[in-house]
Amino acid sequence: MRARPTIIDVAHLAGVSKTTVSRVVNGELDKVSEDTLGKVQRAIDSLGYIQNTIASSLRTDRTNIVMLMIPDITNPFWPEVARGIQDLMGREGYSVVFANNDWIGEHEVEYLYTARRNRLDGLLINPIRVTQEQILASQIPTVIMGLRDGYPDIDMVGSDSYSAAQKALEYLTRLGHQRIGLLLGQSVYSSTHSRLGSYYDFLERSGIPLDERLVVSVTFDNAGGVNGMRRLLELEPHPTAVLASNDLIAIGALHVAAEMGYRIPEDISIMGIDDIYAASVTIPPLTTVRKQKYELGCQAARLLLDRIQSKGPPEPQKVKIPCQLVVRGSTGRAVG
Amino acid sequence: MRARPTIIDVAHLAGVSKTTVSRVVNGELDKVSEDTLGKVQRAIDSLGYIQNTIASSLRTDRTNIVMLMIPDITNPFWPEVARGIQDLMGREGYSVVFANNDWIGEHEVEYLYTARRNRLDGLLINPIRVTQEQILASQIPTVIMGLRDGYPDIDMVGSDSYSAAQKALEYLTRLGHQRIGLLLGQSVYSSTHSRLGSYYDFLERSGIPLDERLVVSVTFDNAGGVNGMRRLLELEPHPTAVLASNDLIAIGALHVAAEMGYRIPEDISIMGIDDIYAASVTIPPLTTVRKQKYELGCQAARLLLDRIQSKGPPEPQKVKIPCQLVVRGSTGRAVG
DNA sequence: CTGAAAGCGCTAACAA
DNA sequence: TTGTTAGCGCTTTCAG
Repeated sequence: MRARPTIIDVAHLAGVSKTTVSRVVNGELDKVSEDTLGKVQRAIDSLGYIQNTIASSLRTDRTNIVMLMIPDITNPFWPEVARGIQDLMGREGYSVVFANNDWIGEHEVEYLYTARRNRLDGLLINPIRVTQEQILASQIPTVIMGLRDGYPDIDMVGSDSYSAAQKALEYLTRLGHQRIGLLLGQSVYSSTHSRLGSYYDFLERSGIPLDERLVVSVTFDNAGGVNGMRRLLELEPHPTAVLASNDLIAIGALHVAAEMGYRIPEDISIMGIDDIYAASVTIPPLTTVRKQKYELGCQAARLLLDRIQSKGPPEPQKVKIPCQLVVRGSTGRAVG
Repeated sequence: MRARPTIIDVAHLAGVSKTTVSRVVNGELDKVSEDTLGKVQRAIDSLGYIQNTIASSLRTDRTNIVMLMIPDITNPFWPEVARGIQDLMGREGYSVVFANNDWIGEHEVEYLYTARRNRLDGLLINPIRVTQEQILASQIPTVIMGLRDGYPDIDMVGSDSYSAAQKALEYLTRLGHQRIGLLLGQSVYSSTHSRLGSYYDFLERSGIPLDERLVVSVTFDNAGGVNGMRRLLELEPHPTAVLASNDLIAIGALHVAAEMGYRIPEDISIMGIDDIYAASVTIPPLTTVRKQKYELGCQAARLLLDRIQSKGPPEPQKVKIPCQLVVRGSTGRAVG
């Protein structure tokens, strides 16, 4: 099997210099005459030459690859975000490497290191524990996905979780609910303060007294919803409505409630946040607040591209993506 | 901001040659004395040196990056497969670039080209239209995911869709069903023959006469299920059970049926294939045949690693992963 | 418009 | 055990 042809082979065959071939390959056509262009292209075709981007990366210090680092692609929230990112980045000639950190801080640092070793051009990250300092030290153009404190100097884009929760709570009170349980997703290094803050703020504004027992910390998955909902239903009186930090939790809650014989929404209303696909197929289908996942990915990619190409203002961008209330069957008027 | 230190800077500081540093960085510790090892490591730490894998790739002709090419990461089947792949490849030091071809043959070829330009070390692909010749010509070690004809010389791993369908049909006939509708997922360049063949074979073996109208070609998504199910329910008499090519289709079917007032499974049984997460949260939850998605990813990665590292036999491997019947609530005894 | 020459940072013979 | 040397394939001044 013959070795792959290089730029030199092409140059020889076309009777020109490497430089000229390089110009053709990189589309710098203003610097090449029609004539030589033709010769070079014919040589490329006949040899089946393919540019070696490794070599070119070594010279240019650009790889045209970025990293997407998230907790787990298996969480149904992320694939759509990833699509948004890939569609935009792909259009600009970038490939994207995926990294799952599984909520483990050490993995985060390791992947960051991988990104540096491979001289990746950019990083899109939903951070767990990595600090702004670590990110800045890595020298990699970065966009934080998800609204977080602690990264004032880095571009950031996220769904407006605070107002998502507000929308949910407003909607539930409009239905007459006063005792609203909160299944609060919590990771080890959690920062879901905005949702918790949102809850407190809302109660205060609405003049509803706070009952601490209505707030239950749970894991971000189905099991979290199951366990949390059990605890809420032990309360006397139990909440007439429950808001979960995400749809996975809400669906878990939905199922325990149904199993325990509660009718939904007649006996108890349940809401999620995110609007993943599964939320639309439960029975009753889940009322939720939609996060624009694809859009989130696009915006993140846009910010990253601007940063990589040094377009846009030098100061860090912060973009907040609005959420929409999606009313389905799991919520109804408060009983009594 | 200072330029990144190179292997030469480390060599100077440690008072050794580049070669020695290279050996340390690459863990060839048997070729380095304790003493120099210490010196080099101290130099590396104090300079904050990070290996430039681009440069090393240029020399070694290995990138430690592979490509995963699938139709769409947004299809809930794939994230789990991807996890299996990433977990295994990651452990061996490989990163993985994702590519979505959106069922478009041209994209497939473009991504293949990208993989070559970037000198990726391997390719994991669920092929749409790309031929064995094109893949072999690319010189990239490849594993086909999904059982297909037309790639006799390439490693392949897939769920045993044929027997998955057999299991489903057997189960349904055991419940007394004789008129079984088939919602057959079909892409433009489709190759779901195995599932169709499985259906014909089964009818023949069971002595059930074939009614062509019971086989409906649909797209691989929710909408496919919706449209296909409408057609099946127009039949007189309509089927007492319906098997769909995947869960997305089945869930679509489930919803139309429910909307049209059919009780499930009392009036009609519905089954899917795959066992995606959403299948477990519908009401009734979907009876299905589970494909071991994570396992599939692991096996694919294993084959690719063996191929890359030239372990294992030179002849192409073909591995078939068994499926399991998962009985849930959407199926019941045939009426009448 | 074209080309010569100098590297990018690293690894792999080959010597010592 | 260590170092010398010669590139890997490409881009980028700089001169013509």
